Amino acid sequence: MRQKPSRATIKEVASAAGVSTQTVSRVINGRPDVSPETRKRVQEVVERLGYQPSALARSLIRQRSHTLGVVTAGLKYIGPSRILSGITMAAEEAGYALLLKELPRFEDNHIEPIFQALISRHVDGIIWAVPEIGENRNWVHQLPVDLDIPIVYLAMNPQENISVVSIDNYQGGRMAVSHLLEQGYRHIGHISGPLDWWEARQRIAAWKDTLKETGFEVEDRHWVEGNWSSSSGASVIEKLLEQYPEMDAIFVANDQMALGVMQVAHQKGLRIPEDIGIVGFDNIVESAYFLPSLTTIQQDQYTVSKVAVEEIIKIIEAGWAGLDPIAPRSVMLETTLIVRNSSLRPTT
Amino acid sequence: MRQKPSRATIKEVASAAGVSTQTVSRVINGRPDVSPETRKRVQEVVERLGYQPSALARSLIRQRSHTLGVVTAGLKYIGPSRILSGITMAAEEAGYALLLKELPRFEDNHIEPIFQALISRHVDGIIWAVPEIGENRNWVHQLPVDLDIPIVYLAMNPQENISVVSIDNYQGGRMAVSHLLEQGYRHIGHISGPLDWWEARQRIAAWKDTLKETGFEVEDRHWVEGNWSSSSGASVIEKLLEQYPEMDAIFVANDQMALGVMQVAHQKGLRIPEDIGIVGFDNIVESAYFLPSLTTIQQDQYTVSKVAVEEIIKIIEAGWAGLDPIAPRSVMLETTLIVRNSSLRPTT
DNA sequence: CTGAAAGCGCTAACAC
DNA sequence: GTGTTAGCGCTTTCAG
Repeated sequence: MRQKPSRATIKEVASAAGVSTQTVSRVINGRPDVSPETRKRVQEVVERLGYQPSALARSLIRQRSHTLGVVTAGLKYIGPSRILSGITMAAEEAGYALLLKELPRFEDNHIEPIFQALISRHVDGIIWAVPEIGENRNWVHQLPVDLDIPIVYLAMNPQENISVVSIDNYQGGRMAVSHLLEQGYRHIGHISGPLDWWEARQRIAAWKDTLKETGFEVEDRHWVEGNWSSSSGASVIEKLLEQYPEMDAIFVANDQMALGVMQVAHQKGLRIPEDIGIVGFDNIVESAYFLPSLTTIQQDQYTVSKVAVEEIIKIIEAGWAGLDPIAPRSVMLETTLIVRNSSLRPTT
Repeated sequence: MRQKPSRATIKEVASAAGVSTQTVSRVINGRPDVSPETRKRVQEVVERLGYQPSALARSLIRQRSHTLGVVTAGLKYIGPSRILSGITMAAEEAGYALLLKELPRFEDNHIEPIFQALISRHVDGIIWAVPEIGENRNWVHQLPVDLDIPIVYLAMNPQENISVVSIDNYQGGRMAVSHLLEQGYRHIGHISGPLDWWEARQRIAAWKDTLKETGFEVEDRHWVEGNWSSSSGASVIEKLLEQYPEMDAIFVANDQMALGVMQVAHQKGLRIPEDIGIVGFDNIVESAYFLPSLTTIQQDQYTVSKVAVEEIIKIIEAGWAGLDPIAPRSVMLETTLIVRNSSLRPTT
């Protein structure tokens, strides 16, 4: 027992208005070649019946769905969800719908079913918003060549022949360390994110390079690896303080770990920024309310998302218009230094 | 110049296998009435061509898309994105795709285009995951009756004839206040969320009721209204301390405001939990690393999402199977008290 | 067991 | 200007 169809069809509108479906089609698509009276009559029927054309049927015939596939992971973390939010806003504005897939784990490499699900629903393009971790990009150049649907990748190392949009983590890291140096700190340690993350590797590289270029030695005992969480920050800082006792400042690879660090510092009676300066990364909302407020590197995820959506739509619509295909390119976006109290070394 | 179709069609598979499209259809749908040899031959061709049936075409003919519409708002905040994450996991498990819409603002009442977009794409059901705020639910009972597509609402006040899944904020609030009372605090203030939020009203009602039932007076000067942010917590606590000087504990309506409160308390030299006990709400990840760690009420957004997805699928599939329609019902989920240091009053 | 015909809701191409 | 025919990719009758 199937319930009655929820929506009016073009056929019903046509017969109610006493015209052919073709004419209805012309009216709802705003084509010029309909007489004003007919148009009016049809529009009234459309209104009265609450007729809504089926995007599905249109997608089938036009071979174009006006839908983007978005693949994400770790939505329960603030970074990925901010990115996603930026994507929804930009897609809405561009008139595209979004089909969402979330990988169960960041490092998930079981991507075929994801692509299949997206492709079987005829998405016009895919935004791969999963950060590059470990081997989770190995497949990028092994995608079937006949998969001629554009993909834009977020948060990964730029590569030939693919489209990438990323925050410039290296530039951000350099800013963080330079700022600490300018404040007069001379023994700057680092707490990195998990080093299988590309972003974490960029940040630690920036720390190393900046120190070396300024003439400082960088030893292995000067840094430790965390896992992005506050708790890891709290536990690894203990080790770092022990193995690098002369340390007077730390560049911490994200704000959450910095929070853990600050907790331990308080417990140990270390004053921030007097005894130890701290700079984080991300500029999460709470960081302005840490004790003391945290100096950090702001990455603007909204811009990343906006650029990614605009990029993929440009590629899609160029293909559709039969223009020359847009060449894949990488876009790196700059970060901003937000100076707060945790790094303002009192001038002695 | 249209590029060649990216995917093989059933027709191509059929002619390559030397059978009718019908037979291919039977094979890919696992129907029994195909001879083993034919089946094998078809499967090989399917494999070789990488054939993937079009979910779009299927949706059209079956009048069933296996797609859920999800409407959310404020994805950049942690609550909504955790909810969404739970929905993606549950939907994936159930074999449903997700079409995502994010309202630009929580209080957005411009919902027609949202429904139109989802309906035109033939979603089988809608999960309305926007919290109830101000007038943003006025339309619930005015939806066109012929919109016979199931909707499950999250985070709203239970109402007749609609399906709702919510955390029991009232029960959570009662637990928070009872805990403070048990700890021996006797002058318990409250910092509420914005009172146009249903969830905030539930929490403040729980605070009032619990105190009154225990025989305490509740005066207007005993509470102030925040806006969920750490900064608002920091600013309203000043006012509250002034107008309620004998206050020895606070139930703060979320963890982020509690963070702001703690910052100010430190500055004023108030010891937590000795001079003032604090209980938050939400159990955000960071709250375990506040100084001191924050006692709070945990709401399990994953369960909410899971229940909501299961509920809507039950409704959808009952309708599809021609069973009696499932009656709309409300589900309220209990919270858990997480005791940490901010509320552990030293026994004198 | 298999195929032919019809059609889901819509639009492109052509007639009139 | 408007209607007719055909068909997007698939599945559901119904013959055989």
